This record gives sequence, C-alpha cells and structure tokens, in this order.
Amino acid sequence: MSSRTTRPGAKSASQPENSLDLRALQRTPGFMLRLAQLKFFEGFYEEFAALGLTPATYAIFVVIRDNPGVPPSSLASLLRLRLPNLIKILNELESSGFIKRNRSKSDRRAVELMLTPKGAKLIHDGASLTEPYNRKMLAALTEAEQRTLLDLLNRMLPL
Amino acid sequence: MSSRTTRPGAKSASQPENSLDLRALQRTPGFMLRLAQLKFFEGFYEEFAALGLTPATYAIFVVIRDNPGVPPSSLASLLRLRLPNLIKILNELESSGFIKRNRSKSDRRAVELMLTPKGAKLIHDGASLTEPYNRKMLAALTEAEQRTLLDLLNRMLPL
DNA sequence: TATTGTTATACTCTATAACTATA
DNA sequence: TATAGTTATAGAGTATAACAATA
Repeated sequence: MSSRTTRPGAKSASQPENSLDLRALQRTPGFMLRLAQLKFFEGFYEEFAALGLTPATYAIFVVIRDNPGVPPSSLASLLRLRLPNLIKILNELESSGFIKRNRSKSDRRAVELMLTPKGAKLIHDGASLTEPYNRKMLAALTEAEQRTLLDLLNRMLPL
Repeated sequence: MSSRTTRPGAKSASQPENSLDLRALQRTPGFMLRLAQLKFFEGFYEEFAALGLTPATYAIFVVIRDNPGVPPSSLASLLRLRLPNLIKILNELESSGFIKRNRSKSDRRAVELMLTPKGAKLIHDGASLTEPYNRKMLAALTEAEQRTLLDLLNRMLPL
C-alpha cells in the first residue's frame, strides 16, 4: 500500500513546480484555511468591485442592517477588528453617506450605528450578488458538502 | 416553523453584544473562513513563538525539506507569496543560517534552496508541536469531522 | 476612577516597478 | 528578447498609546 499518488520520476535538478511533494501542507489545516480565505477574498474583490464593497465593509453593513443601533465597540469585537481601525472605516462610510451615527440618550458616550437609505440600498444590491458568488467559490463541492463545510466552521468557532 | 433560534426580546436601546443577530454572517463562508484562519494564526504564534517560527516560515521550511533544490519562484507561487516578499524572508533565513542558496549548474540564473542542518533541526522541532497544536485548534470537532474538513478544503482548492 | 469613542502613529504584510545576470 | 532573482518602495491592513467626553 504505497501512498505515492503523485507520479514518480521526473525529479531532476530543477523542480518543475507540479511534481513537488506538497502532502505535508495539504494535511495542515491552517495552511489550507489560508488558501481558502485568499480564494474567497480575491473572488470577492472581482465580484463586488463595481459596488465598491470590500469584505470588511460588506460585513459591517450586514451587521448594522440586522442590528440597527449596534455600537462600534460591539461591531469591532464581533468582526475581529481593533476599534481604532474600525473607526477609520466608519468615518469613510459616514462621510460617503452610507451610515449615520447617533448619540445614545441613555449613555451619551455611546454611539448607535444606523444605515442611511443609501447604505441600505448598497447592501441590498450587494446581497443579490452573494449567492452566485458563494456558488462560484464552492463550485467544487456538492450542495450537501457546502452545508457540511459551513456547519463545521460554525462548530469550531465561538461567535 | 419560525427560524428564531436566538432568544427573543432583550433588544433594547444599546445592544448587549450577545443578543445580536449574526445569522447572515454565520451563513457567509468567506467570513467564517476568515475567523477560522485568524484562530489558527493566533494559536500558531502562541504555540511556536518559542521556536521563532511564523506560519510563513513554517510553510517555507516544510516545502524545502520535502523538496530540496526547489527554486524561489516555485515556492512563491505555491505559498501564494509575491516573489519580492518571499526573497526578503529568504534573506533573513539565510543570514540566520537556516537555509542555503545554490546556483544551478544547468541554468546559472536559477537558485536551488536547501535546509542547513540548523534549519533541518528547527523544522524537526517545529513538526513535533504540529499535532498537539492542530488538535487544540480543532478540539470542537470529532476526528472524523476534522478529516472531513481537511478533505473539503483540499477539494475546493487547486494546489 | 472606568468606559466609549476617537486620533495619532508605528509596524507588518502585501503589491508594483525597475534593475542585474544569465539564457 | 525573455526569464530568475533581487532591490527599492509604496500601499493596505493591523497594532499600541494617548486623549476627550461621559459615566
């Protein structure tokens, strides 16, 4: 029971790149997750470039849409962004007219984030691209396998 | 058949952070992959800090170990690093005595990468941390599920 | 005194252009 | 002229420290 699934021979002085032994990396979940994430992000930029959405702004819009009034601190810890870095993005989104900040009446330190109609339209348009985009990224898997992958990822993450 | 699995009510002015509606993000593979990758990288830095290994240098060592003589260009495209960025890392690894560069005899433009004995010892020590590290990262999944996850990732990626 | 949001800033990672030497 | 490797440099993403306003 030899485990040689790559074709043998062809291992001369200079490596022809497709005859490399990559089995150790293929068994390394962290490395494969990095490749998967790169694939999704590169595909995202292609698919959503026309709308000007990035993976970060897409997630920000979705969370504010589903949780109007969410404060920046919650948003940052949820999306795993440092608060100062999120603030920079929020500043751009607000000055572009996509979101709006309200001071909370009960605690005037706190900020409540809301989508403007312009922001609501943007994430609505973006949401219509989401399904075909995900389908393209996961095309190598059956629909059952796609659900399994998503389920396993949810199980191994806190959120 | 309400799909309300989060507890209702409790949605007052300021969001208490754990009552947020995150279902859209949980159904977004790209976002979940990003969280998973962050978890693995943060855990990696903790586990391998004593050896001075990063995710990038770990992968570089593994590929050179299994493919002595591999050229920088193949290594870069394989690991999804731009060649100039890889070169900087290789310069540090070489000046620290972990790898060595040979000029190819058949094509004197080409470089062949090899581990020094010091580099071979480093990745050998690192490899012994790999299994417990992966087990910790994937602790929420059964071993069968861990194999399924790795299999699905391999199926959806070229490599 | 502690917390929320914010600014300023430094550091790492990543991307592009241009150069050297070999072919 | 084309290719492999390299350098220099700019940009994006991410990190920490310090401050203002409010509790």
